[in-house]
Amino acid sequence: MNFSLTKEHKLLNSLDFSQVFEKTDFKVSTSSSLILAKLTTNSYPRLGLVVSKKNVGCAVARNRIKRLCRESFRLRSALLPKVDVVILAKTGISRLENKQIIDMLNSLFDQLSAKIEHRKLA
RNA sequence: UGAGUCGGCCAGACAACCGCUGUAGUUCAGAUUGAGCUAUGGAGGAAAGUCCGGGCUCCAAAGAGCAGGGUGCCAGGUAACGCCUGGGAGGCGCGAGCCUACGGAAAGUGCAACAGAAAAGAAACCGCCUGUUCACGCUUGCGUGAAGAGGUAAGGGUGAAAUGGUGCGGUAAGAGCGCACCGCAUGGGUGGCAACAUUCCAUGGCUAGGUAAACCCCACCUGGAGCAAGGCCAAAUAGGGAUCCAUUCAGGUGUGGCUCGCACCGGAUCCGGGUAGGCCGCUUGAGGUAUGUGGUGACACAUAUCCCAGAUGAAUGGUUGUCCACGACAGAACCCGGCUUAUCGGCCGACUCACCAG
RNA sequence: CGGAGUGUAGCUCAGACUGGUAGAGCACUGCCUUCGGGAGGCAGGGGUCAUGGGUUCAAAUCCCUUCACUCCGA
Repeated sequence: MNFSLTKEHKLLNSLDFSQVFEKTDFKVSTSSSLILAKLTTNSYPRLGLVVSKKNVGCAVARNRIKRLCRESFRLRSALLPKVDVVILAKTGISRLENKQIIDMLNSLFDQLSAKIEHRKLA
């Protein structure tokens, strides 16, 4: 199994991001984060992060959240369907511990996979 | 031992597994490059605030003047500074030490609410004192009261601030009016590169109150923007761009607020121009470490040695285990030198005070 | 990352350059007016002038520090 995460697996320019924002196929969220997803024709899923200075003021916390999101995505990317994913951080996320954030992201990815499976069956 | 002052250093450690990124080597594909393997590097003392200074880039060369801005005891250090070091003055502390925008108010202008008589080349409100006039009392030349004239800054009261202090003399009452001591100012001498000091000498009787983080004066410094600077390759789209030659006036355009100055406008030759995107700028530097020399010190010089982040939707992480002092503030974005602010604790050195013992 | 600017009553803003009283409109409270409400009139309450220092006799205002917020520049 391949756990690597290179530039191919990231959204690299504003065109990629705006496509996900304008043509969102699926949405899952909690009180401290929101995940948008769009089906693609690539053979692998791709990740984009939006962690603004307004929602997370401290730069150390902002880096921590992005690292945790990338790590969680890296460990699950083989299990995910072929989608472009954008994770948006909300205000309360900087108060959570690392373990809580990882648990939250895992459950969100599970919900997303379940929704996509349900859509395919229907 | 306790309390304290100053300076310096560290910023959890180790291991396993899974990842990210730069460089070098190598293999395979490929010929713009991509993938794998190996080796090796990968956030800070403040990376922060952006408060100063410089490098670098563009504005023709960064030139002149004005305006504007900054600094402000003296000397030195430095690429430079509003920083640092040493010294002076003033203030705080028993002390080690610490703090200070610390030039000029006898160049000029302005300001000082309220209160107070008066707020700046002084002033008479109460008070004190001396004459004059009037009234009253009588002890018949004195007392009291009123009016008006003059002297007086000792006392009261106001205020943040009221024009040397204490004592003696002096006077109608007073006053640097005079004297002694203290303070102050000016000139000279002496010490010091200087700021400044002065138990030295002379002079002045005190004139010159506060505010310059009010305008201002003096001395020194200062062109403007900023790596999203700027340069190169180049889809889309749109009509000019580069080089060479010539050059008078006016006008216009081109950068900072203005003026001067400077460049361009004409002709000839040649073709690409430049938004998305990519590349360069991008890390070898006023560099680090060690030793020696000079200097009180900041620092400088010499020799040896080392290469120590360079991302770009943006890397330096996650999980588990062990140990301890149980981990604060916090994340590079062109690069340096400072300042300021945030901060868990720990270690080392020098010194001061108090107590005890010797 | 770089560059500008703003914090004053519950809200929107004056006052700051040139230092001495903190003001205006809307909102709020009470009274008058009306059968009652609205409108109108009269009176009143409400301010760490974002924070901490400094200059000054005296600071919203002058100077420095810190903290928020807003707007520009691929």
